[in-house]
Amino acid sequence: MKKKATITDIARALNITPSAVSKALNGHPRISKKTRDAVEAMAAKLNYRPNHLASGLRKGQSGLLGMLVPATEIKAYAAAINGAEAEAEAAGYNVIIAQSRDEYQKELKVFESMNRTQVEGLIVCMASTTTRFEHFDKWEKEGPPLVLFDRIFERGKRHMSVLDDYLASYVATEHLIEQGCTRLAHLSGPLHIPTYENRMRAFKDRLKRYGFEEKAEWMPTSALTIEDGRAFMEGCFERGEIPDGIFASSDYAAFGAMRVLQEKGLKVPEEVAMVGFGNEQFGAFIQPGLSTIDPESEAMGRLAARLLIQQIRMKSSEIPSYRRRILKPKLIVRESSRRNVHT
Amino acid sequence: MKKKATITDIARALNITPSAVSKALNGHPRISKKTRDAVEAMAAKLNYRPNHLASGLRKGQSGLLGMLVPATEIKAYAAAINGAEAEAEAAGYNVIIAQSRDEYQKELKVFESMNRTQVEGLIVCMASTTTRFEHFDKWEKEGPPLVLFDRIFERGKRHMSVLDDYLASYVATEHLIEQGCTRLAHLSGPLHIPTYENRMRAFKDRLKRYGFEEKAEWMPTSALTIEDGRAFMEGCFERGEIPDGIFASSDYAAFGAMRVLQEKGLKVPEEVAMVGFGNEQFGAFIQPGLSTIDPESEAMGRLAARLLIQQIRMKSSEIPSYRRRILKPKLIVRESSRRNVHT
DNA sequence: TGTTTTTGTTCAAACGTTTGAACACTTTTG
DNA sequence: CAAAAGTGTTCAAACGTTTGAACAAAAACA
Repeated sequence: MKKKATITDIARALNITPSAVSKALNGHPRISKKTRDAVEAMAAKLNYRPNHLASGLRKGQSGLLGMLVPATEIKAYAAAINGAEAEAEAAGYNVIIAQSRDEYQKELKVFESMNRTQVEGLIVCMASTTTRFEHFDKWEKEGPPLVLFDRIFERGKRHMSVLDDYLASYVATEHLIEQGCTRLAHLSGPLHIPTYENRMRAFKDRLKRYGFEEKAEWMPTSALTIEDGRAFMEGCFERGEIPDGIFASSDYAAFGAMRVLQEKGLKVPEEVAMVGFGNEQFGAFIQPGLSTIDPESEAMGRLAARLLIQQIRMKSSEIPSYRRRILKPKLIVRESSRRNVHT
Repeated sequence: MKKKATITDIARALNITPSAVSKALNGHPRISKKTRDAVEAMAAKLNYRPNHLASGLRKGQSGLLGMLVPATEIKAYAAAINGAEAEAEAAGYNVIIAQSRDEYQKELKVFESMNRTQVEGLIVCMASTTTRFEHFDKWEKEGPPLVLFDRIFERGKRHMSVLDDYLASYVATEHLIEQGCTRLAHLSGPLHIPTYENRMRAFKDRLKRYGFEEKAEWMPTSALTIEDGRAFMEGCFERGEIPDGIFASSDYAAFGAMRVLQEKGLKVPEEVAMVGFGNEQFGAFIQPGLSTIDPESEAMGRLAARLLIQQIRMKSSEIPSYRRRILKPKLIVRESSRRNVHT
């Protein structure tokens, strides 16, 4: 591991000043083609690599974006990371990933650490347990730009990239109704997160529109794990009331419920139709294949990054009035909800 | 977005020099408790955050580790990232993730970009298409420490963290044999990667040990996608020769093969037993549940990071003779290979 | 009391780069 | 031909922090 070549080394070798080298390398208009070529040749020869720390310090930018997600192994977030990374790379940024594991405390720590690391912007999907928002306010006052994605909160106007959750739920519910379902259930996440609140609202609106019954026991909120899905379904059997269509706000919960149905000998989709949310990988592998909403996460990550970079570039040019990017969800119909095959 | 407080601001407010502040903050022994307390109080009051770029520049370290994986959505790599990140965080490092998408060209570009970003070390799982290693040699000559994980190559001695692939394959094959299989197939990846070569070797060794036949058509190499698994199985049906036990080096390939078997009406595991590799999420969801090898990826990532950080800390203290960490695989038996339920 | 040791702080340089101002020279313009 | 404009380079300061050397004052020793 030798010491790296610096701009000064190049300058010395060419008998010019470091600043000339810097300008040549950065395409300053006043540098002659001759020296520019010479510098480039020498840079290649010495295997020069610019020192990001130094230039970052001087220019007051780190070239780093932070991204906070609940967990990287969840497909939607992995995809969002990919999207954001692609966008960031194109703009010359690197992305630092951190996970909150859906814990508020961990989220706070990540904010701290990101601040220290001098990221130039932060992309955040808040933890499901986050109900206080002081750290966002504080960040907004002192920190670089911040963009929310996926899960958001409405207090204050912020830049964000989200799915049209109302529409997603609308589409999923309509789909179930089209398949002939009339006794509908919706498994929801915590309603303080607008994401889930919007989905619930659309669900209820559809029921009302068609005059279907709205049963509280069929609209439980939970963390939407497999176990939560199982528990819901078992509860239904205990009470002896089984819905004929279920829209779960997570593929995991849908899967849990579906397995219980199968264990009890009910047929999916004939007796109960199911739609999940998230387009998790396993949904295509299980039987019956799980219908689901694809949240277009990659696009979401991409847009979040784009929004963030725009904001960074704007510098301090006035309060850049918040923007949101709203994505259209995509319904993926598989066997778990396809009834009228012959129409 | 106000200007951040610097060490100099603290100094001015306290009427001391910046260097005193720096020393106080870093616990220099010669600083009095009184000023240390005052500095800390003022730092908190001004909401001071150290500038990593500046200290990094001065100390010649960026506090950044690079990690290159084929793809983040593959469970094994997501887990490895988690492991590495946890270890890195404990040591005060941040991790920059990059993906090669299993493309050699992309891998080269990532090496470039990591070098530029001044990472202090690099953790790499090479792309499956990488067959030239000059960039590794070059990095080793000029760059900071590098640790390989998962996929490795044997040229030259390097620090690495890997699974004991021979043992993994040994265990999987023995398991199939225990279940009564005698006509065994193994779906392998490209054999120039030692990972797959080792698994193949163990597989063949087992066959030899038990005197089972070794059929070339039953040991194909491929990219191990679902389609590859399907293609293999369909080939078997065309030739009219069906193995009674299959060990695939990927859960995806195993799944593809299994679906064809089910479509043709063969029972898994009764007629054909199956073991996959990777412990992908879907394996626990499909029916029958897919037996698999858990590669202990999180531990692998953790160890890789630990190895790397050790090496960084060692500085230039002599050629630190390479080390490897070899992990024991874990066989997860699910229904796809469990035959003698009554023993 | 004078000398040595210890303690707490300041000084100054350095890390590698960028950038506006300054300068010298050449070319264009009136 | 003098003034103005343009070109190519150097100068010097700056970004925020760290760190060994230097220094002054206080404490310990003789």
